[in-house]
Amino acid sequence: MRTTIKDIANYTGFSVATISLVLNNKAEKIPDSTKKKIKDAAKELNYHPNQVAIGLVKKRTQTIGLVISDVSNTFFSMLTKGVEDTCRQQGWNLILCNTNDDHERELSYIQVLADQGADGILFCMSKDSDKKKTQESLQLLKSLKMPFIMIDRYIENANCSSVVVDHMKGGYIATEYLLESGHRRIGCITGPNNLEDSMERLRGHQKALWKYGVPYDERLIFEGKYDRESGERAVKYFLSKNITAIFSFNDMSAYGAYHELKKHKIKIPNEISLIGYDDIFFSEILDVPLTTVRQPVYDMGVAGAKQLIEELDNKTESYRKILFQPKLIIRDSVADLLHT
Amino acid sequence: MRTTIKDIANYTGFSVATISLVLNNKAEKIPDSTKKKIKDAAKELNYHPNQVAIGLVKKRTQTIGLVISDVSNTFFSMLTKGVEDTCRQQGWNLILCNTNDDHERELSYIQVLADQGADGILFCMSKDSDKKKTQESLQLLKSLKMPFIMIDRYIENANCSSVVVDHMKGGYIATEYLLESGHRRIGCITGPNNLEDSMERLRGHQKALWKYGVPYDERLIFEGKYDRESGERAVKYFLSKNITAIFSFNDMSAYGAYHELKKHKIKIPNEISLIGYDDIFFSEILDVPLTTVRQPVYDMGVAGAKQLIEELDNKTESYRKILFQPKLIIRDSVADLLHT
DNA sequence: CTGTTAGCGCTTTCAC
DNA sequence: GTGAAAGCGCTAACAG
Repeated sequence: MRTTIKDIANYTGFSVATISLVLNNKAEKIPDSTKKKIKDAAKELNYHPNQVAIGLVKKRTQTIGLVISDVSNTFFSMLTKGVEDTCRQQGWNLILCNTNDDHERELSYIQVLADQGADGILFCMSKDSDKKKTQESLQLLKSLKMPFIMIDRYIENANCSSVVVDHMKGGYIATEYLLESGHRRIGCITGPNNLEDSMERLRGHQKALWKYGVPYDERLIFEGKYDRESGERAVKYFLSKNITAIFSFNDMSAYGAYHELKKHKIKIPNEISLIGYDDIFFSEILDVPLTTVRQPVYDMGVAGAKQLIEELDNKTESYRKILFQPKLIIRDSVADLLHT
Repeated sequence: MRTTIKDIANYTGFSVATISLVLNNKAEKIPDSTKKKIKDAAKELNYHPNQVAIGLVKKRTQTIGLVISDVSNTFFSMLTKGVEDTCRQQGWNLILCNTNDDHERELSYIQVLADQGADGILFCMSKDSDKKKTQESLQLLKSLKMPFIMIDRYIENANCSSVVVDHMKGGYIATEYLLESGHRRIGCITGPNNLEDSMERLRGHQKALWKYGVPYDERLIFEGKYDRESGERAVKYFLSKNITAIFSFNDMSAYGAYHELKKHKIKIPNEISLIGYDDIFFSEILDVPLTTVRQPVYDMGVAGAKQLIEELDNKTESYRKILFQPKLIIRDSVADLLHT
């Protein structure tokens, strides 16, 4: 058996209360001599407090849950890394929950985390959540009085902090770069239209077009699904549209586009330029390294974890919206039409 | 406040003991009528047992810890996915621990998991663990009486199950394929020499050479570090060695080699063939899709989690060595010297 | 200065 | 059939 506080009590002759006090540094009126005795005994007996017992009395487990759709997805694994590093550093534990974008599973995880005594949740809402599902999750969280932070999604009046990236800005800078390079007919491969982040990128795209006096042409917008397959389909669709550049709303669909272009012997960037979004590490390795918009995912994980821990520690009720700026990473997949 | 068993007692008029019995289906002599009343009340009051309290009395938290070096590494994120899916399915919780290959952190995590009441650990020992460090970790696990399973590493007499892949076989089939394709001078980019899995692949390589009567030439072996940079260095080293193929002991270093070859305008596979190991999803996307040896990583996670849970449930002491077979994934990076 | 006591929410034994 | 009571390992009033 592990040593308990009782063992120390027996060993030293003091009561468990005294032991508890000195081991938690709450013993102001206790002489250093007995403090020392107790601490020595604790070390000698290799005492490690049972966190389950502490959790029960304090109603605090120093544990947070991370609810994401899929760790094996680069975005989430980077995020998870940031979260885990931060938790670890601050002495918190991390329970990992993969929803596979299944709303039911999401709800069930929230409940499980509450039952396990998690103190808070870092929450990446599943992609298929419409208004109703979103409200359901929010409602459950609220009824459980579970503190949480939304990652990669902002909801008005949700009574929580959120960490998001400025996707409008991202859409804007990517498009601006294309425009500055002389491109005028730009095909977009968006994400699913029900995703706010995709819509934001599109708004940024439109804003840039507008600023440069380029008319917005709906026929140049292809609704993708953030995967390779839709990137391929998009290229086929664009073939007849006389474009000089493609802005893919994530790197994955950019890879699909990349391949399809190669397949049609279309040179990147000479014949068609390509710009992505995410900056997955592979983008750098492609034969034509991909110019893309980087999201500081790891840092978002760190920020989310820090904020949640702070809210938990201070019981503060001041919710923040932590905004990250995307950054254009210029590599070789965009041709400069003006200066060549 | 959440409803407790007491609330149900008050609400129904029965005692907490009775409530507990029927809710845990241990109420043999209790009439269906009161069972029903209690179950209904539980539902009505939305009762969810406090797992922390249960953990304290049962000394069981239905939680396992996963100790890996880095979730953001594809290998581990796939593994984690397999583990998480399995835990979830069996009603277990997963605490994630990233050691960043730091031995001290590894030890500290083991202790933390024990303190948190984790019931068992899925353990991927950090890459820098020499004999002494390995023994230290094993010793700690043992002194904590913490059941565990080793992933991706087998240790004789370790008193635990392990799930590993047959790396010798992997090294063998990759080399055999190269040999069957007519290659005779094959450069190897290994992993660090202190890693057993790299040494195993090398042994497999040697075995294949031997079987085909090709002499083993030490000058064709380059010790890499499983990263891109060492893949690049390896190619520079091989430039003067008159080889027709490179066997890279992981995909990452294969990418490095790939790039360096491109840089030197060496055509893959026409001038030099390249074969990798791992089958990271990106290998398929390369301009010259990479022929490689696939490890069933997700399945390994599933198997590890299943085995651990089973050992935990049955308190069985029969340790198993679960061996996975690697598989050759033939794509376009190896030229057939014989039939062209 | 230190010990006694109650209690966190639950399970389990034993008695009625 | 059901309830009282003890106890899991710990914290935190409160006494003294």
